[in-house]
Amino acid sequence: MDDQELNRTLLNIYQRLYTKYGPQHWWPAEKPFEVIIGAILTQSTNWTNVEKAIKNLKQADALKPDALRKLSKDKLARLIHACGYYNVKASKLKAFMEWFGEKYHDSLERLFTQDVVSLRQQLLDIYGIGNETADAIILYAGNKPTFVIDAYTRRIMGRMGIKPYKDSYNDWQKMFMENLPTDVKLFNEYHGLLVKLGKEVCRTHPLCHQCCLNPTTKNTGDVFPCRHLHHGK
DNA sequence: GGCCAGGACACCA
DNA sequence: TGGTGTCATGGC
Repeated sequence: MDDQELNRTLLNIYQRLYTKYGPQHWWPAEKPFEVIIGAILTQSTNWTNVEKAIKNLKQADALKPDALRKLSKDKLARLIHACGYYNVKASKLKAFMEWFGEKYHDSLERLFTQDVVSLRQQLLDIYGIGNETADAIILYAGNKPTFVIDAYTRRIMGRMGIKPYKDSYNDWQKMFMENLPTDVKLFNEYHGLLVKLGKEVCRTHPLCHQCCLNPTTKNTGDVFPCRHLHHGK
């Protein structure tokens, strides 16, 4: 597939998803600071469990940098217990808050008034923040253009036969960003839509042999091999 | 009762 | 650079 075809295909997939599902209003959190917390807590974890953890933090009036720093790690771990990996995640939240206070005095405005490349590198240097979490924070909390690659993205696109030569995070990200216009709203919706598709198809039709997410299904080359996705299109 | 979910990191070769 | 083990709950 040449570049032009890839451009068209990626946009085509986006347009089909948008037509079917509409705007996703991501990230599912009220404020940018909550987006950051959620991005860390949702690592390899169902979002419904993250919601429980965030609710606990709210009730403890601990959903802010200063309060999170003051909590002991054990106490923080207990508050976020429901979202799993609570010990490591407590350490990760702590690490971010220390850095955020020291370097940016808890100011999201200061944090996000810099270019994406520099911001991304700084985030990656923090313990517990890897590629996906960094990009989620930049895009959904900072409202800056970067494309988020997650397990759904790789699986869905992979099933459609669309994948970079090298199966690395950076190559996946490059594939999208070099073949789509640099547009925050587009990047925002695209990722939200891929997750929506991934969740819906997996949950509703886990064994469907025509489902593009079923690993036993042969890739037909169609954009949506799953027949369920053609309804209402 | 088993499987898996919007990862990241340490450790090893 | 790449593969594997670890961290853990809750929903289905």
